[in-house]
Parts: sequence; structure tokens; C-alpha cells
Amino acid sequence: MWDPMQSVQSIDRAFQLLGEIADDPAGISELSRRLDLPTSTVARLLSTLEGLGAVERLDSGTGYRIGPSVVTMAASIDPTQSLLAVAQPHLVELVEMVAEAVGVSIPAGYDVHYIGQVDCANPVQVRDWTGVSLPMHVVPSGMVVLAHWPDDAVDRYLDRKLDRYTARSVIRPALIRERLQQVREDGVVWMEEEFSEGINSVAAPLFNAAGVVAGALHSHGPSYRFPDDTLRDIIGEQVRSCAATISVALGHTG
Amino acid sequence: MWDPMQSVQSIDRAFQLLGEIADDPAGISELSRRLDLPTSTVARLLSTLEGLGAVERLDSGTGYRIGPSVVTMAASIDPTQSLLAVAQPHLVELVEMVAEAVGVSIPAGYDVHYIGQVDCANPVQVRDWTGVSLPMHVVPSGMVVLAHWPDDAVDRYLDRKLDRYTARSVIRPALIRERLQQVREDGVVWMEEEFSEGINSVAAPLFNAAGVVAGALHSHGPSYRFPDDTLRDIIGEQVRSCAATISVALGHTG
DNA sequence: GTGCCGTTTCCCACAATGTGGGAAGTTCCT
DNA sequence: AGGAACTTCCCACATTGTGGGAAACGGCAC
Repeated sequence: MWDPMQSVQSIDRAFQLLGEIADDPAGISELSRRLDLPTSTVARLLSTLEGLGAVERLDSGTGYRIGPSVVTMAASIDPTQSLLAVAQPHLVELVEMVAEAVGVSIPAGYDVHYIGQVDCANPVQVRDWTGVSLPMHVVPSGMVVLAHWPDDAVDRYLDRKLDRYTARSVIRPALIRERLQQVREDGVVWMEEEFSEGINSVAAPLFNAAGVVAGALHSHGPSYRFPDDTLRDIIGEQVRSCAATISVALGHTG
Repeated sequence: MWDPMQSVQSIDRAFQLLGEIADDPAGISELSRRLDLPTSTVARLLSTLEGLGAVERLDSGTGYRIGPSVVTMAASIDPTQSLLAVAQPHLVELVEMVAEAVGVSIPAGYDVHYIGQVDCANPVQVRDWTGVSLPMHVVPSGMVVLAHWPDDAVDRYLDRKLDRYTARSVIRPALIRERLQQVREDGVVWMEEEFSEGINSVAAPLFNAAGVVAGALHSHGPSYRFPDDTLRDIIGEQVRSCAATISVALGHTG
């Protein structure tokens, strides 16, 4: 255990309990076994949490689950913020692994909107795109979102005039469709200098509890060093699996 | 405050803090003032919560907001359960006020599906409808949902053959439309023996954080005693305001 | 620069507070 | 009945959280 300052034991344990319950509802004695705490202690903590509405008894009588006050508190932060809030800790982990900037974006109409980014230590880095929106077909974040839209929505998207951003931008509907299919298979997609010369980028989709795409996780860097040829697949896989982890944290199952 | 067993002070305070922060993000000293606790205590509690991911610092540097772990825990309970979980405590309050059964339902296709109910003490009561689905136009819970659907969705609903359940069921589209308008104005609606003879019912809409109808709150009882003529408006108002409270707890604003 | 706010962080002596062993009370099996 | 789960309760102990106050920031005005 680190201690950034001090840590209050009972609160620590209370959240261990909450985490365990969120994962899988259970009764006092089972929790005491799982967390290796005395039953009386677990009983006391749970009873406190119950009084606070943080947990509540299952209808089945025995066992507890997360209660309304947690849901209410969670609702207090707006939906897009909540995506960011959940993703944040994972972003910093990913940055350390891929050593390039990573960020998250959400669909906004026919664009993806960048809502957050964590930069790498390297002094040479691509600018922070937080706050800007870009058409889906020129960035991988957009492609992964598009790839999980219903067919008719994709039809409508491709049925408009599609802007070209660089010489390498793909704007032919048929080619884009092929690519979307590939994205669905791979779960991750690389795009190189299709939006801006000198920038390469990789992205994977984020799913929420309802199972629909809530946004995308991406990493991007200067094309002269990113991705390192030998690491390309590894980085792609890291982004994919990090996105999956975030999805689970958002309540996505399966 | 009751104490069913014992209550752990630090956890109690930690949740006071979380509640306060959810309401309105703030820094250590402001919170210490608002809750009338020593700053050092607040600092220690917040630092613990921060370590647990239950709160996180605002980008602005000073101040805290609800953190990712709360969102993750909240996501652990499925969306319809969460509606119920949030509503539950309010239901029992409302039961005491109106002295008849109250329940909540969610839209499911062209039906409303009853997901939970709290009964009153009276030995004579209407059966528990939990688990059953009914067409929207014969129950007030359905009407309030319908009333907040987009126009074209309402068109499609009314464009089908509408079943009659009792002699008093209203099934003429034009009349239903008028009523929906009235519901939007009043925020609450009574229906008397339109679904089942001998049962009267009143309902108000529940809105979620995204501002869309997430379900309905209703109260119903035997028509010989419910509603008492002199209390009709009062009960309606209680249901309406209770629904509004639940909506706020779900994150609805404005 | 210097001095003054309002913060947040740290320290430390004290005892109030949370702890956990174990016993008594449940409920549900066989 | 008997037993095996569980949950609730009790109580002596010292670990743990507490809060006063001092020190370290950081911003702003002069």
C-alpha cells in the first residue's frame, strides 16, 4: 500500500466491499472470506453502507448489492464526463505502454468529438486535439464508431459528400465499407496520414452498458517514429485490450 | 438517524463528503465549512477517497468531483435495476403519504412493463402487477410515457389497432391525442377503470439524465376508496412531485 | 521584490473510535 | 431433532482515526 498522505482503513475496506459487491453481490460471510476480514467487521461496515444507501439487501434476503445512493452520485457527473472519468486512469496506463499520446472521443452527429487526451513525455508530440470534432471517415476513432453503427446509419453517412483531408484520405464509399468490415473483425484500426500529414493514429471502440459504441480510444504520434514497425501489432493489441477494459468499467459485458 | 446496528463514523463522513461533492464540486476548506468538520479531517478523508478513485481533482487544480470508481460501481447494476434502486426509497415514502400501493414501470416497445411495487398496509389492495406488461393507452403509466415521446413515434403507436379493456377504455386516436396534450400540461394523469373495473390509478413521468422518459411512477387502488374526492388533487400533486424527485436522483436537471 | 490572504499539507499527542474474538440468535436444510 | 450454514450482538482492548495547530504553498495586490 502506498500512502499519498494517509489512508483511512475503514473507508478503504468499505470500498473494497463495494467493489467486490459490484463485481458480484454476496452476503456477509462470503465477503468476509473473499476479502479475508472478520465477519463482525464486514457486518458492521455493510450495515453502515446500508444505512447510507450505498448498498441494499437483495430481495432474496441474503446478500447485498450496490444501492441507489451510488447510482445517484454517479449520475451527478454528466454522461460525457463520466466516460472520461472512467477512462482517465486507463489512459495514463496506456500512455506508459505505447509512449505516445492517447485520447478518447465520442460520436457527435457525423463527427467524432475529442473529449480528453493524455500526453507522453516526449518533447516532440502532436498537438492536443481535445475539443475539436472531425469527420468519422478520416480518423480511426471515427471509423471504429462507424463500424458499429447500424447499416442504415452507415448508408446515410456515406451518402453525403465526403471531404478529403490529405492525398491519402479514403473517400470512396465502397472502400470505406470494406474497411469497416475489417475493423469489425480486428477490433482495432490503424490510419496513416489520412487526416493530417505527419500523423499516424490507431483506435479501438468503447462500448457502454447498453452494448452500443459510446466512443473510441486512440493513440497517435508523429509518423516518423510511430508506429515502430516491430511494435505495430503489439501497440494495436494494447489499444484494443485497453479499450475493452474501459468498456467493462462502463458496464459492458460479453 | 437510526442505527440498525452500528455506524462507522469515518464512512458516514466519507459519504457526506461524496454527497456534497456530487451536488457541487468543491475544495477541502469549503467542504470543511459546509459540513462543519475540521479541515485536516476533510483532507484525510478526501485523500483516502482520491486514492480509491472515488473522487478526483478538478482540472482547475482546486476542488474535487466524483471519480471513476463510483461510476464503475454504479454501472454494475443494470439500467432497469438502477431505476428501481434509485426509486425504491422514494416509493416507500410515497406509500405512507397516499396510503395506496405505488409502483414504477418502464417503456418496453408499445407496452409499459411494471418493474416494482410497494404495497400499502390496507388488507384490501389491488394485486401486484410487477412483471406484467400493458398497452400504454389503457394505463396512466403508459400515457405519461407516450406523452413525452416524439410525435412520429406517437403517430406510429396510434396507427395500430388499439385494444379496449373495459367499457371506459378510450381508444379513439383523436381523443388520446387530446389527453396526451393535457398530460404534458399537468405532469400527472388520473385514469379510472379504463384498464380494469374497480381500479383507479394515477401516474407521473420519470426522466433520466439524458432528459428522456425512463419510466413512470404510479399509485393505484380500489375505485371505491381511491381517490378520496377531497384528496384527489393532493394525491396527484404528491405523485407528480415524488416523480420529479426521483428524476433528479436519476440525474435529470431542469 | 515583500507581505498578505486563502488554500492545502503535514505533524503529533490523545482517546475516541473502530476492531475482532467469540457467543447467542437466526433460518434452512436433512 | 440435530446440524450447518448464516447473521446479529456484546464487550475489553489498543489500533486507528481524530483535530488542533504549525508549516508550506500559490496567487494577488501593492
